[in-house]
Amino acid sequence: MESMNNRLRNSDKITMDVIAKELEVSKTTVSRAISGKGRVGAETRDRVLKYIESLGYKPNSMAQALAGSKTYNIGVVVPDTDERGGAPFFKDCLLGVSRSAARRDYDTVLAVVSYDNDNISRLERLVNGRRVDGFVLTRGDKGGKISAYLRSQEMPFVLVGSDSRQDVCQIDSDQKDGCCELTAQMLAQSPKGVALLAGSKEMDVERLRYEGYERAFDLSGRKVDEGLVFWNSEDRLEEVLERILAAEIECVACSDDLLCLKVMETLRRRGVSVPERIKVVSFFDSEDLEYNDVPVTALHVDTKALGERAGDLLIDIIDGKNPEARNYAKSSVLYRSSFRDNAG
Amino acid sequence: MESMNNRLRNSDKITMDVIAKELEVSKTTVSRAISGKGRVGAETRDRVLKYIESLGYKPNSMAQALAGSKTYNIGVVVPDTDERGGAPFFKDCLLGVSRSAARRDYDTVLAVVSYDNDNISRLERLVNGRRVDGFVLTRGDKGGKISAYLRSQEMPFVLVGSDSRQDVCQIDSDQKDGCCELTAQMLAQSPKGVALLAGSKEMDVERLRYEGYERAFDLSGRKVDEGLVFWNSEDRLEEVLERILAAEIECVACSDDLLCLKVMETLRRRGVSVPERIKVVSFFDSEDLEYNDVPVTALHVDTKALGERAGDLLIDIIDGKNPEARNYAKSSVLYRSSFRDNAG
DNA sequence: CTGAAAGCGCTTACAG
DNA sequence: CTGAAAGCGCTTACAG
Repeated sequence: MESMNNRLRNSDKITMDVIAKELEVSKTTVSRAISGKGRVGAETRDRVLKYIESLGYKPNSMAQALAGSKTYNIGVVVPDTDERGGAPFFKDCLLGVSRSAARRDYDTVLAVVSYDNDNISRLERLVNGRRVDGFVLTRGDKGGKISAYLRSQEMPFVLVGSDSRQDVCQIDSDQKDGCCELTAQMLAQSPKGVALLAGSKEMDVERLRYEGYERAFDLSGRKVDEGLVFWNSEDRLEEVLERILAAEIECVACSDDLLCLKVMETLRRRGVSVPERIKVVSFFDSEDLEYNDVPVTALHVDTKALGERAGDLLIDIIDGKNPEARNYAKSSVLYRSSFRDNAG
Repeated sequence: MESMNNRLRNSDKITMDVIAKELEVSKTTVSRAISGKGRVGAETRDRVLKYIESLGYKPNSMAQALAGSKTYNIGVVVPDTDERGGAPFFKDCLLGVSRSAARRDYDTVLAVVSYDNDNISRLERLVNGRRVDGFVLTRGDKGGKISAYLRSQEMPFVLVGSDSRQDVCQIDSDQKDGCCELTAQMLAQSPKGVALLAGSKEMDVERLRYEGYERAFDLSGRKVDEGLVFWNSEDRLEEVLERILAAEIECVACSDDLLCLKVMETLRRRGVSVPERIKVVSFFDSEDLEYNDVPVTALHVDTKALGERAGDLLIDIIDGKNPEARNYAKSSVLYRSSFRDNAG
């Protein structure tokens, strides 16, 4: 019916079918013009493109997903923990992945897992329903359960963080390198040495930081004084700082922001002025350090960039490329009042 | 071929078709058994359910989305701004929405918009591609552009925050009520009055807080002393605190956490002890207040719960229900060292 | 370069 | 209660 009139009616939902009919070409041609795959005459293609442009037509992505068995969605696995200070990482990482996804025309889906009770049902739903093409895992993967699961499902993934397995595609900031650089700067100004207040030796990241610290000594031809390296220092801060001050050490490096904040607070309470009496840096930056009474020099990781690179790596894998398994992002030193390099 | 053997081969991708054949029923029946829609004999249904269970079969959700024109995805619109202190809200809100979604078997997709340059291309992609069934908008909707757009596309949405339009479904914490409650507690302990350090009068939320403060005075039969209400107080903190201390006021309410932190810092520098010399509260809580030198009593908004309720409202709308347009979540007072109520 | 047709894996009137 | 069949809106061999 309406055989005389093949103009588009407003009420018609626009699909490739109706576009094809309007333009008197086949659906196949329309599809090819849009996707850019398969040969189409330049003229025909332009005609199609112009027409859908004027219509504001966009293909239904669910249909594309079904036909092409590709969703153009990537999942981001995030823990639902409430650990203090975790929010900026969460946010920046997500925004980073999302930016990468956007640039390559993917969307970003959340997969919240509960590390406490190992609840990965949301992740399973995404996998089983084939709702995403791959995953970015943030904040490590305790016990490697998630990566093992994804692998068993032949689902591509990339890890933000470090994993010892050689075949897991991963991206992390180069903690060791950064700590080495910052320590080297401090050594240049501290004949008596640089103390290190560290956390638990059991943590990978703490060990990496220590290695960077150690390396700076090596490079400058000095030797680490193990008497100035304090593991688990948080629980005995008063005593540790006492000893450091007594030894007239000029610089202290703290392995993370929370610890560093405590150090700053303790020093202030004691009336020890920073940086005059002693210089302080943190191997991990945070807003609290930036806005502290005396802003603290710190090693800064660009989490958003980390997320972006993770997204890029994942989409490369999805696209069938084979990116390097181990990837590092440089961290940078943000010099603030608590310690300045000689240049500044 | 293989007519003698209708056992499932491992290599077969399992779909409703193969399940139907295995069970010698129709695809229709399998679909109905799974979805629960449409009548199926109890026995048949159980047989189907048992079988797919044993197979670990899950329907392909892209096919479901296409056939049922429903994606079971909800979008969350988040700004990509870097405003200080914004990360906890971002994270909790997202986790809240995601939890609600999970409970009702939806997934959560990110729609990052840039408020700076009004870039809503990611949102448009989600809408045009029909990739989600609705949206939760966080952090308001400057100028109402996004809600206008979504409405023009007949896309359901819920706002986290306040909007004056009566027909916009929204959920916010009851700032006014909470400020009133906390102010009342302070009034009970301050014969000389409670000072208010506020931000800009131009901001909706600042005015709401003031109204709550004012209401507490009304309820207690007292009158607000406008000389103790300091708008834009952040820029002249020293002077303002000077006057408050000179007047021997016993309590100060700060309208947000950042301002409050500055107040605490200024007081400490001057050697004014909290809560002995003066009591302090914040109308907005944050981790920094909790972990401050002297932990600060504050009005606490459960952002995760806010996100959850937003998700619930949205899914109700998607399901064709008509929830209330205006929804409020109670905020609660977290008493800490800087001010205690008489009970504590 | 272009098209008819099968297929992706579901849902749902419609008819028994 | 159950099924055959059409349809959701695309993609992609296959054959011209």
